[in-house]
Amino acid sequence: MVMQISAEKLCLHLKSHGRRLTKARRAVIEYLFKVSAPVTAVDIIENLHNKGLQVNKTTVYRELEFLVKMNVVNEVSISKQIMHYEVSHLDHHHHLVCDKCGCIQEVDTSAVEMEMTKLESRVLGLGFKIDHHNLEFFGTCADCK
Amino acid sequence: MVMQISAEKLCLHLKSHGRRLTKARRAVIEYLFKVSAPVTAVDIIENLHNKGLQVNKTTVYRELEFLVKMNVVNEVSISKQIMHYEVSHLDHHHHLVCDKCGCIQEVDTSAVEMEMTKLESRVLGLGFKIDHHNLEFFGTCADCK
DNA sequence: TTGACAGATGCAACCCAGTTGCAATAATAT
DNA sequence: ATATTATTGCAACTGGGTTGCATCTGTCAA
Repeated sequence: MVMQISAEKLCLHLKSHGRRLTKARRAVIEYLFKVSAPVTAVDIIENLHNKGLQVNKTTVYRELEFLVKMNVVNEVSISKQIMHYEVSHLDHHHHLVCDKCGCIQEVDTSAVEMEMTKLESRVLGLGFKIDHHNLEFFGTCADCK
Repeated sequence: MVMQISAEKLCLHLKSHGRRLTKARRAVIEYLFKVSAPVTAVDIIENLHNKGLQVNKTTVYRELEFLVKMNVVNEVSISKQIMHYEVSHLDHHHHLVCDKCGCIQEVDTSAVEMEMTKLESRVLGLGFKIDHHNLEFFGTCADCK
Protein backbone atom coordinates (compact mmCIF):
# COMPACT_ATOMS: atom_id res chain seq x y z
CA MET A 1 0.00 0.00 0.00
CA VAL A 2 1.30 3.39 -0.99
CA MET A 3 1.26 6.57 1.08
CA GLN A 4 -1.10 9.30 -0.10
CA ILE A 5 1.31 12.12 -0.82
CA SER A 6 1.43 15.40 -2.62
CA ALA A 7 3.89 16.41 -5.29
CA GLU A 8 5.85 18.52 -2.78
CA LYS A 9 6.03 15.77 -0.19
CA LEU A 10 7.21 13.36 -2.82
CA CYS A 11 9.96 15.75 -3.91
CA LEU A 12 11.16 16.12 -0.32
CA HIS A 13 11.00 12.37 0.11
CA LEU A 14 13.15 11.85 -2.95
CA LYS A 15 15.59 14.50 -1.82
CA SER A 16 16.01 12.87 1.57
CA HIS A 17 16.97 9.70 -0.29
CA GLY A 18 19.87 11.17 -2.20
CA ARG A 19 17.88 12.16 -5.28
CA ARG A 20 18.26 15.53 -6.91
CA LEU A 21 15.42 17.92 -7.55
CA THR A 22 15.93 18.98 -11.12
CA LYS A 23 13.61 21.11 -13.19
CA ALA A 24 12.65 18.09 -15.28
CA ARG A 25 11.89 15.83 -12.33
CA ARG A 26 9.88 18.49 -10.57
CA ALA A 27 7.88 19.28 -13.70
CA VAL A 28 7.11 15.64 -14.51
CA ILE A 29 5.98 14.95 -10.96
CA GLU A 30 3.89 18.11 -10.76
CA TYR A 31 2.19 17.31 -14.04
CA LEU A 32 1.41 13.73 -13.01
CA PHE A 33 -0.10 14.92 -9.74
CA LYS A 34 -2.01 17.72 -11.42
CA VAL A 35 -3.72 15.68 -14.12
CA SER A 36 -4.24 12.75 -11.77
CA ALA A 37 -5.23 10.56 -14.72
CA PRO A 38 -3.42 8.13 -16.98
CA VAL A 39 -1.16 10.04 -19.36
CA THR A 40 1.50 9.03 -21.87
CA ALA A 41 5.15 10.03 -22.10
CA VAL A 42 4.16 12.05 -25.15
CA ASP A 43 1.53 13.93 -23.11
CA ILE A 44 4.17 14.78 -20.54
CA ILE A 45 6.71 15.96 -23.08
CA GLU A 46 4.07 18.09 -24.75
CA ASN A 47 2.98 19.63 -21.47
CA LEU A 48 6.53 20.50 -20.42
CA HIS A 49 7.17 21.91 -23.86
CA ASN A 50 4.09 24.12 -23.60
CA LYS A 51 5.44 25.42 -20.31
CA GLY A 52 8.61 26.40 -22.14
CA LEU A 53 10.58 23.59 -20.52
CA GLN A 54 12.58 21.66 -23.09
CA VAL A 55 13.03 18.10 -21.85
CA ASN A 56 14.33 15.23 -23.92
CA LYS A 57 12.13 12.18 -24.31
CA THR A 58 14.88 9.96 -22.91
CA THR A 59 14.75 11.97 -19.71
CA VAL A 60 11.01 11.58 -19.46
CA TYR A 61 11.13 7.84 -20.04
CA ARG A 62 13.89 7.48 -17.46
CA GLU A 63 12.00 9.59 -14.97
CA LEU A 64 8.88 7.48 -15.45
CA GLU A 65 10.88 4.30 -15.04
CA PHE A 66 12.32 5.72 -11.85
CA LEU A 67 8.95 6.79 -10.44
CA VAL A 68 7.46 3.38 -11.23
CA LYS A 69 10.35 1.72 -9.43
CA MET A 70 9.73 4.05 -6.46
CA ASN A 71 6.10 2.87 -6.47
CA VAL A 72 4.70 6.37 -6.75
CA VAL A 73 3.57 5.92 -10.34
CA ASN A 74 1.73 3.00 -11.94
CA GLU A 75 1.86 1.79 -15.48
CA VAL A 76 -1.65 1.56 -16.91
CA SER A 77 -2.17 -0.68 -19.94
CA ILE A 78 -5.19 0.90 -21.56
CA SER A 79 -3.80 1.18 -25.06
CA LYS A 80 -1.95 -1.40 -27.05
CA GLN A 81 -0.02 1.32 -28.83
CA ILE A 82 1.38 3.32 -25.95
CA MET A 83 1.83 3.02 -22.20
CA HIS A 84 -0.02 5.28 -19.80
CA TYR A 85 1.24 6.37 -16.39
CA GLU A 86 -0.70 7.52 -13.35
CA VAL A 87 0.15 8.54 -9.80
CA SER A 88 -0.44 5.65 -7.38
CA HIS A 89 -3.23 6.77 -5.12
CA LEU A 90 -4.20 5.26 -1.83
CA ASP A 91 -7.34 3.88 -3.38
CA HIS A 92 -6.63 1.11 -5.80
CA HIS A 93 -8.87 1.77 -8.78
CA HIS A 94 -9.40 0.88 -12.43
CA HIS A 95 -10.71 2.58 -15.55
CA LEU A 96 -13.53 2.79 -18.02
CA VAL A 97 -11.99 3.53 -21.40
CA CYS A 98 -14.19 4.71 -24.25
CA ASP A 99 -13.28 2.91 -27.47
CA LYS A 100 -14.64 5.81 -29.53
CA CYS A 101 -13.27 9.03 -28.00
CA GLY A 102 -10.57 7.49 -25.79
CA CYS A 103 -11.74 9.26 -22.65
CA ILE A 104 -10.90 7.60 -19.35
CA GLN A 105 -13.01 7.48 -16.18
CA GLU A 106 -12.23 5.89 -12.86
CA VAL A 107 -14.58 3.17 -11.70
CA ASP A 108 -15.22 1.78 -8.23
CA THR A 109 -14.22 -1.89 -8.31
CA SER A 110 -14.25 -2.63 -4.58
CA ALA A 111 -16.75 -5.50 -4.86
CA VAL A 112 -14.73 -7.01 -7.69
CA GLU A 113 -11.52 -6.57 -5.72
CA MET A 114 -13.04 -8.52 -2.85
CA GLU A 115 -13.63 -11.49 -5.14
CA MET A 116 -10.14 -11.12 -6.51
CA THR A 117 -8.73 -11.33 -2.99
CA LYS A 118 -10.52 -14.65 -2.58
CA LEU A 119 -9.20 -15.80 -5.93
CA GLU A 120 -5.75 -14.75 -4.79
CA SER A 121 -5.78 -16.96 -1.73
CA ARG A 122 -7.26 -19.79 -3.76
CA VAL A 123 -4.46 -19.79 -6.31
CA LEU A 124 -1.93 -19.31 -3.52
CA GLY A 125 -3.05 -22.72 -2.36
CA LEU A 126 -2.16 -23.98 -5.82
CA GLY A 127 1.32 -22.50 -5.58
CA PHE A 128 0.89 -19.24 -7.49
CA LYS A 129 1.58 -16.04 -5.53
CA ILE A 130 -0.30 -13.16 -7.17
CA ASP A 131 1.55 -9.89 -6.88
CA HIS A 132 -0.60 -7.53 -8.93
CA HIS A 133 -3.22 -7.47 -11.65
CA ASN A 134 -4.33 -5.51 -14.66
CA LEU A 135 -8.00 -4.69 -15.02
CA GLU A 136 -9.48 -2.20 -17.46
CA PHE A 137 -12.94 -1.91 -18.94
CA PHE A 138 -13.63 -0.85 -22.51
CA GLY A 139 -16.83 0.31 -24.12
CA THR A 140 -18.78 3.42 -25.06
CA CYS A 141 -19.12 6.48 -22.87
CA ALA A 142 -22.28 8.50 -22.32
CA ASP A 143 -21.24 11.20 -24.78
CA CYS A 144 -20.40 8.78 -27.60
CA LYS A 145 -23.39 6.53 -27.30
CA MET B 1 -20.63 -15.48 -26.99
CA VAL B 2 -18.51 -17.46 -29.41
CA MET B 3 -19.17 -20.95 -30.74
CA GLN B 4 -16.84 -23.65 -29.54
CA ILE B 5 -15.31 -24.82 -32.78
CA SER B 6 -12.39 -26.80 -34.06
CA ALA B 7 -9.76 -25.66 -36.52
CA GLU B 8 -11.44 -27.64 -39.31
CA LYS B 9 -14.90 -26.26 -38.59
CA LEU B 10 -13.50 -22.77 -38.53
CA CYS B 11 -11.84 -23.28 -41.90
CA LEU B 12 -15.10 -24.50 -43.40
CA HIS B 13 -16.92 -21.59 -41.80
CA LEU B 14 -14.48 -19.13 -43.35
CA LYS B 15 -14.76 -20.85 -46.71
CA SER B 16 -18.55 -20.59 -46.68
CA HIS B 17 -18.11 -16.86 -46.16
CA GLY B 18 -16.06 -16.23 -49.26
CA ARG B 19 -12.66 -16.66 -47.61
CA ARG B 20 -9.91 -18.72 -49.16
CA LEU B 21 -8.16 -21.58 -47.46
CA THR B 22 -4.52 -20.90 -48.11
CA LYS B 23 -1.60 -22.79 -46.65
CA ALA B 24 -0.73 -19.84 -44.44
CA ARG B 25 -4.24 -19.37 -43.08
CA ARG B 26 -4.67 -23.05 -42.41
CA ALA B 27 -1.32 -23.29 -40.65
CA VAL B 28 -1.88 -20.23 -38.45
CA ILE B 29 -5.31 -21.46 -37.43
CA GLU B 30 -4.11 -24.98 -36.75
CA TYR B 31 -1.25 -23.72 -34.62
CA LEU B 32 -3.49 -21.43 -32.59
CA PHE B 33 -5.93 -24.27 -31.92
CA LYS B 34 -3.15 -26.71 -31.14
CA VAL B 35 -1.29 -24.61 -28.56
CA SER B 36 -4.54 -23.26 -27.11
CA ALA B 37 -2.57 -20.67 -25.12
CA PRO B 38 -1.58 -17.06 -25.69
CA VAL B 39 1.15 -16.88 -28.31
CA THR B 40 2.85 -14.04 -30.19
CA ALA B 41 3.14 -13.38 -33.90
CA VAL B 42 6.80 -14.30 -33.53
CA ASP B 43 5.85 -17.68 -32.02
CA ILE B 44 3.59 -18.34 -34.97
CA ILE B 45 6.17 -17.38 -37.57
CA GLU B 46 8.75 -19.54 -35.85
CA ASN B 47 6.40 -22.51 -35.71
CA LEU B 48 5.47 -22.26 -39.37
CA HIS B 49 9.11 -21.88 -40.27
CA ASN B 50 9.98 -25.03 -38.32
CA LYS B 51 7.32 -26.84 -40.32
CA GLY B 52 9.11 -25.72 -43.47
CA LEU B 53 6.37 -23.24 -44.29
CA GLN B 54 7.82 -19.85 -45.19
CA VAL B 55 5.29 -17.17 -44.29
CA ASN B 56 6.00 -13.47 -44.23
CA LYS B 57 5.39 -11.61 -40.99
CA THR B 58 3.00 -9.24 -42.76
CA THR B 59 0.84 -12.19 -43.66
CA VAL B 60 0.79 -13.42 -40.09
CA TYR B 61 -0.13 -10.01 -38.68
CA ARG B 62 -2.85 -9.62 -41.28
CA GLU B 63 -4.17 -13.08 -40.54
CA LEU B 64 -4.28 -12.34 -36.82
CA GLU B 65 -6.05 -9.05 -37.44
CA PHE B 66 -8.55 -10.91 -39.57
CA LEU B 67 -9.17 -13.65 -37.00
CA VAL B 68 -9.61 -11.07 -34.25
CA LYS B 69 -12.14 -9.25 -36.39
CA MET B 70 -13.93 -12.57 -36.97
CA ASN B 71 -14.08 -13.00 -33.17
CA VAL B 72 -12.37 -16.36 -33.22
CA VAL B 73 -9.13 -15.06 -31.73
CA ASN B 74 -8.63 -12.72 -28.80
CA GLU B 75 -5.84 -10.28 -28.17
CA VAL B 76 -4.31 -10.90 -24.75
CA SER B 77 -2.35 -8.06 -23.15
CA ILE B 78 0.01 -9.92 -20.87
CA SER B 79 3.21 -8.26 -22.00
CA LYS B 80 3.88 -4.60 -22.56
CA GLN B 81 6.36 -5.44 -25.27
CA ILE B 82 4.41 -7.73 -27.52
CA MET B 83 0.81 -8.75 -28.11
CA HIS B 84 -0.36 -12.28 -27.48
CA TYR B 85 -3.19 -14.03 -29.31
CA GLU B 86 -5.38 -16.89 -28.23
CA VAL B 87 -8.33 -18.79 -29.65
CA SER B 88 -11.61 -17.53 -28.18
CA HIS B 89 -13.02 -20.42 -26.22
CA LEU B 90 -16.55 -20.82 -24.99
CA ASP B 91 -15.39 -20.28 -21.45
CA HIS B 92 -14.29 -16.73 -20.88
CA HIS B 93 -11.11 -17.00 -18.83
CA HIS B 94 -8.05 -15.04 -17.72
CA HIS B 95 -4.42 -15.77 -16.95
CA LEU B 96 -1.84 -16.08 -14.24
CA VAL B 97 1.43 -14.81 -15.68
CA CYS B 98 4.69 -15.55 -13.91
CA ASP B 99 6.88 -12.44 -13.79
CA LYS B 100 9.99 -14.61 -13.51
CA CYS B 101 9.70 -17.37 -16.12
CA GLY B 102 6.86 -15.89 -18.17
CA CYS B 103 4.75 -19.03 -18.03
CA ILE B 104 1.01 -18.60 -18.41
CA GLN B 105 -1.78 -20.53 -16.68
CA GLU B 106 -5.50 -20.17 -17.03
CA VAL B 107 -7.41 -19.25 -13.93
CA ASP B 108 -11.09 -19.66 -13.07
CA THR B 109 -12.52 -16.18 -12.57
CA SER B 110 -16.21 -17.01 -12.54
CA ALA B 111 -16.87 -15.44 -9.13
CA VAL B 112 -15.00 -12.30 -10.19
CA GLU B 113 -16.92 -12.21 -13.46
CA MET B 114 -20.17 -12.25 -11.54
CA GLU B 115 -19.17 -9.11 -9.67
CA MET B 116 -18.04 -7.55 -12.92
CA THR B 117 -21.48 -8.19 -14.40
CA LYS B 118 -22.99 -6.26 -11.52
CA LEU B 119 -20.46 -3.49 -12.04
CA GLU B 120 -21.37 -3.49 -15.70
CA SER B 121 -25.04 -2.83 -15.04
CA ARG B 122 -24.12 -0.25 -12.42
CA VAL B 123 -22.03 1.83 -14.82
CA LEU B 124 -24.61 1.32 -17.54
CA GLY B 125 -26.91 3.32 -15.27
CA LEU B 126 -24.27 6.04 -15.34
CA GLY B 127 -24.22 6.04 -19.12
CA PHE B 128 -21.18 3.88 -19.84
CA LYS B 129 -21.81 0.71 -21.86
CA ILE B 130 -19.03 -1.79 -21.12
CA ASP B 131 -18.19 -3.93 -24.11
CA HIS B 132 -15.23 -5.96 -22.88
CA HIS B 133 -12.49 -5.97 -20.27
CA ASN B 134 -8.87 -6.87 -19.76
CA LEU B 135 -7.93 -8.84 -16.68
CA GLU B 136 -4.63 -10.56 -16.08
CA PHE B 137 -2.85 -11.57 -12.89
CA PHE B 138 0.89 -11.34 -12.40
CA GLY B 139 3.10 -12.92 -9.77
CA THR B 140 5.31 -15.91 -9.12
CA CYS B 141 4.50 -19.46 -10.16
CA ALA B 142 5.03 -22.58 -8.07
CA ASP B 143 8.26 -23.48 -9.87
CA CYS B 144 9.84 -20.05 -9.50
CA LYS B 145 8.98 -19.41 -5.88
C1' DT C 1 -10.30 -27.23 -68.23
C1' DT C 2 -9.74 -22.59 -68.60
C1' DG C 3 -9.98 -17.85 -67.61
C1' DA C 4 -11.01 -14.13 -64.76
C1' DC C 5 -11.95 -12.08 -60.46
C1' DA C 6 -10.82 -10.84 -55.93
C1' DG C 7 -8.73 -12.31 -51.89
C1' DA C 8 -4.13 -13.33 -50.17
C1' DT C 9 0.86 -12.81 -50.18
C1' DG C 10 5.70 -11.02 -50.18
C1' DC C 11 8.67 -7.41 -50.20
C1' DA C 12 10.72 -3.28 -48.89
C1' DA C 13 10.25 0.60 -46.88
C1' DC C 14 8.30 2.77 -43.20
C1' DC C 15 6.26 4.24 -38.43
C1' DC C 16 6.83 5.02 -33.75
C1' DA C 17 7.26 3.84 -28.78
C1' DG C 18 10.84 2.97 -26.13
C1' DT C 19 16.07 1.98 -25.13
C1' DT C 20 21.17 2.43 -24.95
C1' DG C 21 25.89 4.27 -24.70
C1' DC C 22 28.36 7.98 -23.81
C1' DA C 23 29.89 12.50 -23.20
C1' DA C 24 28.40 16.75 -21.10
C1' DT C 25 25.92 19.10 -17.47
C1' DA C 26 24.34 20.45 -13.04
C1' DA C 27 22.48 19.55 -8.16
C1' DT C 28 24.26 18.62 -3.82
C1' DA C 29 27.62 18.02 0.18
C1' DT C 30 31.85 19.41 2.06
C1' DA D 1 34.67 26.87 -4.63
C1' DT D 2 35.24 22.12 -5.70
C1' DA D 3 34.54 17.32 -6.04
C1' DT D 4 31.22 13.91 -6.56
C1' DT D 5 27.83 11.69 -8.93
C1' DA D 6 23.04 11.90 -10.31
C1' DT D 7 20.96 13.56 -14.28
C1' DT D 8 20.51 15.04 -18.97
C1' DG D 9 20.78 15.37 -24.12
C1' DC D 10 21.93 13.49 -28.24
C1' DA D 11 22.06 10.33 -31.81
C1' DA D 12 21.76 6.08 -33.09
C1' DC D 13 19.40 1.97 -32.46
C1' DT D 14 15.78 -1.84 -31.44
C1' DG D 15 11.79 -4.22 -32.44
C1' DG D 16 6.84 -4.82 -32.90
C1' DG D 17 3.76 -3.69 -36.07
C1' DT D 18 1.93 -1.27 -40.57
C1' DT D 19 1.48 0.27 -45.46
C1' DG D 20 1.56 0.50 -50.52
C1' DC D 21 1.93 -2.00 -54.30
C1' DA D 22 2.99 -5.47 -57.52
C1' DT D 23 2.38 -10.35 -57.84
C1' DC D 24 0.32 -14.63 -56.96
C1' DT D 25 -3.25 -18.03 -56.25
C1' DG D 26 -7.81 -20.02 -54.54
C1' DT D 27 -12.24 -20.21 -56.18
C1' DC D 28 -15.89 -20.52 -59.27
C1' DA D 29 -18.45 -19.91 -63.39
C1' DA D 30 -18.61 -20.92 -68.15
